[in-house]
Amino acid sequence: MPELPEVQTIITNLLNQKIVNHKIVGVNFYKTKILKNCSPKQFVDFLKGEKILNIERIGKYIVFKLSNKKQLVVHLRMEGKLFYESNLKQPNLRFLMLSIIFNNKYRLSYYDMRMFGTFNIYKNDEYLLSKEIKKVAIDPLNKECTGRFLEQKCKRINRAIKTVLLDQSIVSGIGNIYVDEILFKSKIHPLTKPKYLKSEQYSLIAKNAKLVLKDAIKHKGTTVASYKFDPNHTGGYQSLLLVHTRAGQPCPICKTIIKKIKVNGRGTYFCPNCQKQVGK
DNA sequence: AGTGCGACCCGAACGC
DNA sequence: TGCGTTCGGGTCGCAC
Repeated sequence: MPELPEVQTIITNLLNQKIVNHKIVGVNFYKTKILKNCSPKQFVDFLKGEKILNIERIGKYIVFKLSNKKQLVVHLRMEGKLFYESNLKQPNLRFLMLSIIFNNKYRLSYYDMRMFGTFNIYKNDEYLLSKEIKKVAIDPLNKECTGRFLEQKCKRINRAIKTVLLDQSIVSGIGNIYVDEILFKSKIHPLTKPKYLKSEQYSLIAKNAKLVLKDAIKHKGTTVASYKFDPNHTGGYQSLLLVHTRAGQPCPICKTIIKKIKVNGRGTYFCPNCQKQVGK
């Protein structure tokens, strides 16, 4: 699912396809459920005549920086896909929710099987004050995200460490796939309470979070189930996953069988031998 | 305030 | 084969 590496891959891919600096001439709507803070008419009026100047990432949010200081903030949730494609091509109407049409015969189409994604529009820099963006913490690629930073933020929280790392207001960008990988590499049981973790373990989490996410970006993310960043390409990280989706297979370190449990309702994979739980 | 959990949504995977 | 059921996943909002 789109976590930080997938979102970054999508942004890089759109920029590489030269999506910037084309005038928006209209929007085709197929389903409008994803528009959260405006009507379809307001959405078109807002975009028409503007250009995308740049695309940035805040946690898992995609921020389209438009002309006239406008922003379009998109969250893909689980299944959202953004494809920049020729407007001469017939769109696949299955799962298509809207297309933003440019004056160069290209369009930016949003596909979403689950219809969970969100689109919000903002004038000036008010998006930074919006409820959605305001709560997003720094992400692990930020050099300020150190073991000490994580320890300070986490140590008083009485939840499983996995749940804490998935909380976007503590640290952003990590989702259910990479959190399992980060905890495996750090040899920490996902149910461990933060108060039982030593400073060195927080440093390990910080180090491995950077490692895993950077490596995943390098491989253009993970393609699980239906997730693709581009209709013609798939991410390559799925073959590098050490524990996630590998229940029943031997641990790559010690050969113990990988176990699957639920942590706060989330499917969770770990090695019972490498990741022993301390405290309870 | 902190925490847990259902809701949102529906295709895919699973079970009978 | 075909039907019905369950699952999943990011985030919000409600209940405790």
